[in-house]
Parts: sequence; C-alpha cells; structure tokens
Amino acid sequence: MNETAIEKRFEEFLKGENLKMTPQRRRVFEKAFAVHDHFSVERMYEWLKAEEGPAVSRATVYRTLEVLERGGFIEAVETGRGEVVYEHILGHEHHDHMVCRICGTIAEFQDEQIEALQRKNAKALGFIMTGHMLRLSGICSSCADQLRAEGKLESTLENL
Amino acid sequence: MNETAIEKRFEEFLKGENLKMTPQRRRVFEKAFAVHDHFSVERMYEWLKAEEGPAVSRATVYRTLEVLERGGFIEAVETGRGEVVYEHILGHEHHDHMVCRICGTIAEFQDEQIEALQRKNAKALGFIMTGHMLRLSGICSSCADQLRAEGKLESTLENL
DNA sequence: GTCAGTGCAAATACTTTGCATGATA
DNA sequence: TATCATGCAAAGTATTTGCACTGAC
Repeated sequence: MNETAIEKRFEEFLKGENLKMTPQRRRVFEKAFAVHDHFSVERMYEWLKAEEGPAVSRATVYRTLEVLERGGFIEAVETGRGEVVYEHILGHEHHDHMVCRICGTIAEFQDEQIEALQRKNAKALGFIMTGHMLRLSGICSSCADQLRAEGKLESTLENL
Repeated sequence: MNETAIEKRFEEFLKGENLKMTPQRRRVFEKAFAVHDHFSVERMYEWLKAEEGPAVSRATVYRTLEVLERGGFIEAVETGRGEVVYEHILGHEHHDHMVCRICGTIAEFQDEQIEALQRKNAKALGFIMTGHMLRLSGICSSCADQLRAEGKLESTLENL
C-alpha cells in the first residue's frame, strides 16, 4: 500500500467518525508513516516542531495519536523501560518485539507457532482472546559485543 | 517454602544489602506474601492503613516494593489497562498472564513450549535474552457469559 | 453557519525526592 | 553512635481537560 492510499484510508476513517481532516492531523499522520522507527509522543512533538509546517501542540499530538490508534493506523508498544512508543501498522504484518535493555533498540519478530500456542492457552483458560503482547528483553548483539570488549558482559548480566 | 523461611530470606537479603529491617518493611513484606492476589501500590497502602500495626506511608510502600522487586521477592506486572500490579514470586513457578478487559481478572498460565520458542527467536535476532513478558488479553468466561446473556457479546468484541 | 479542533494553561494522577526526625544494628 | 529509614510535603513527569477562539466542511 503506498502512502497516498493509506492517507485516503485515514480520510475515510475520519469521515466515518465524523471527524475533520486538519493540517495538524495530517502532519502527525504523515510523520507517523514517514518514519520507520518507533516513536514516543514527545519525539513526534519534537519532530513536528523542528520541521516546517503548521504548528502542532503537544495536546494535539496526544489527541491525534489516540485517534490513529483507535482507527488501527498505529499501535502502542510498551517498551518495559517505562515508556510507550508507537509504530504504524498498515503494510506491516503482526509482530512482537525484543527490546535491548542497554540501548533501547527494538527488534521485531514473528512466530506463528507462538501465536497458536497463545490461542491454545487462552482457550484452556476459558478466555476469548482478543489480543496479546509479547516482549522479550535482553541485550542486543552490538551492546553485547561492546560489553564483551570491555569485559563487562558478565557483571552486566548479573545486574539485569 | 513456608512463610518463616521466606521471611528469613528477606532478612538475609536486607543484611546483604546493608539495609535494615523495620516494622514498615515487615508489614509490606508480610502482606505481599499473605495475599494471593495481584496488588497495586495503592491497594497495598490501603490494606496497611486499614489494618492494625505501625503506620506505613505511601512513600514507604513505593520504596519497599522497589526493594522487594530488586530482591526478587515480588514482580511487577503491567496489566495493559494502564496499571502496574505486583505479585509475590517465591514458591511460584514462572508464569504468564491473561487479563480480562472487562473485569480486570488476571489468570495465570505456563507453557514451556512458548518459552522455548521465545529463546529460539531471541537467538535468531542475536539477542541475549534476559527476560520476557507475555500478556494475553480478552474476555474471561464469566464476563463472556454475562455479555452473552445480555446479548452484548458481539458488539463488545467489535469495540475491543 | 455549525460543529469539531486547536492551543494554552490548569488540572490530574502517579511517582519520586529533599529534608528533618526517628529507629535499627 | 553511625547509618539508614520514615513521613511529610514539595517537586517531578506524563497525560488529560476546560475553555475561548479558529477553522473545516
């Protein structure tokens, strides 16, 4: 799906919800799909402030991300390091995350076997499962390399 | 492990960290192991306030839970409903959670196959995995029954 | 023209912290 | 007695909200 098509979807979504397309909403939306990184509310706010274009207040960033999440355009990811970041969804398969506890890098992976086992467990508990969140945490290879080089890998692992 | 043995461990942990055993820490510790429910900071604070014993301020509850978590006596669980709750660990096998989006009930389950697949995926990403968090969410059987009886199950599922 | 959206600042909720006082080892 | 812990209130931090004004449709 190209950017125009996605944006069209957004416009349709807004229409369906009786919401209006504003310059602010457009800027947040476009930025969310232009970046291929996970971003926090604050980061989005800073990006928009730094770039050219109609001003977007922090409150509007919060409000717009909420709309985008509700519409299924972006998804919130809890990093486990006390922050929530967002990622855009369309054109991406569902995936889970692995977060580096040192540098914060977020890697993505998919595993249909894990998904199937989740469904099995939910069923066994008598739950109707509507969603899940799986986050692995640890040390990414580049941080591990650096720690190893410094001879600090063992001690770091002990303190995690 | 009985309660006395666990408490002894706590005392040893405090000693090892050059921390002192105080009436407040003892109350928080004992309550955490006396209940078999997940509890929030606020809930722990309310419990202790309502029961007999040396007063424990909210700040001390925060500080003590942090110590207990660091010592591996309790674990924080993000419920995905915007709250963090704690559960005691000793005497419990590792497990994951399934949270009801209606009533907040938290069920627990274990699945070694899932754990193994997680390790496999972490390895494939080149990560050293130190932990993980898996949370399923959905509707528990009793909420589902009630919604069904009210004819609201379908519409509720659509809005989740 | 009407209704929704925006910015701002105030309010909220949650958690942490500085400091004077009190208790433990 | 030397630390460490506690309670309190103040300060953070992150997010939400009321309101007057602006702008989209």
